[in-house]
Amino acid sequence: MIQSLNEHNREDLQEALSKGGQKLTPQREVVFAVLLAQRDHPTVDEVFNRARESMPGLSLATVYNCLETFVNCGLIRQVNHERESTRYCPNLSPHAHFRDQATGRVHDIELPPEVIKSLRSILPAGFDSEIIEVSFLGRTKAKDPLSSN
Amino acid sequence: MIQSLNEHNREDLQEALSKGGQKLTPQREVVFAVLLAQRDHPTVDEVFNRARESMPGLSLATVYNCLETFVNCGLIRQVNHERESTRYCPNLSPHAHFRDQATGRVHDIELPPEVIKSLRSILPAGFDSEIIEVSFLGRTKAKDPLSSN
DNA sequence: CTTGCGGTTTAGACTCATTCTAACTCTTTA
DNA sequence: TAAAGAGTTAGAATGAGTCTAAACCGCAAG
Repeated sequence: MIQSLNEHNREDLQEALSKGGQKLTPQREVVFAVLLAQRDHPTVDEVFNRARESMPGLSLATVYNCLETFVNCGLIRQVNHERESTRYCPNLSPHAHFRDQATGRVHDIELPPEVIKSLRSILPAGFDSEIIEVSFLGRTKAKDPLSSN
Repeated sequence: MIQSLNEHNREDLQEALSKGGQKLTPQREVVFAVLLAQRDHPTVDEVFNRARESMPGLSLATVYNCLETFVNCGLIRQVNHERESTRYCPNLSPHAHFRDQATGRVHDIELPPEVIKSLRSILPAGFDSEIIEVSFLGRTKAKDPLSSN
């Protein structure tokens, strides 16, 4: 239930943070560990509650700060759906999101390069975009709700 | 600056509303006219301010109500970017949105059927989606910021 | 040591888009 | 004319997120 970072992940975190001029702190470690442990696109509140299991004094403001820092360092991505609470995911490979209307759960859908290319191709001349967001809204018939990726 | 619906648009509105079991009211007419007059993806507040020019007593709550009604009747679409205020657009053809990072302006980008098909094709078996949202974040070099479509 | 400094964390106040509530109005039906 | 029902209204309430100011911490200079 409560977990800490393994050596490998701690080093990744350490490196990404220092590239962004930020330090590795106990709070950041715990928050990052929470994100890696359960990749179900948690909200800030969910991260906060999970993280407090291993660090009871942690404050909500710090969770907001940590997550913002991670986003700035390119460690995680924000996921928004309409105006619901922002969710976070540590999956950095190019992917779309599928939101299950029945459960609210978010699944990652791999975005192959050729699909990205075809999306880029619809932009008129003079439009330059680095960030493309694709999200599906629908239902899933999957029997086992295993991974939330 | 202030405008009302022409016969054709009033009929469209009338019909869509009654299909959804809703009535045509003066407030709804004004709000809809505002959306058609300037297709720049206004926020609720912007719609509110524009609409009050022709109907000073109009309340913000009513603007929220009208826009929700229009969305439910399929007359307009909501456009969200991260957690910024919701914007609205009366363009119902399949299109993506391009948000200019410099100006915050939102442009519609036509989504050809084959691109939609290629997007649909990346969904694993068991995933069914009717609604696909595509948004680009970037910059535009356009000299004349004419239409905001 | 111990002092000072910059970055980090903290609690709580604050903001602001949106939603809710309850009263009021208007139109239609009885 | 009354009753019912939809729509509108102002203002209160909500809630995610941001801001602020104080406390904290690790570390380098004295």
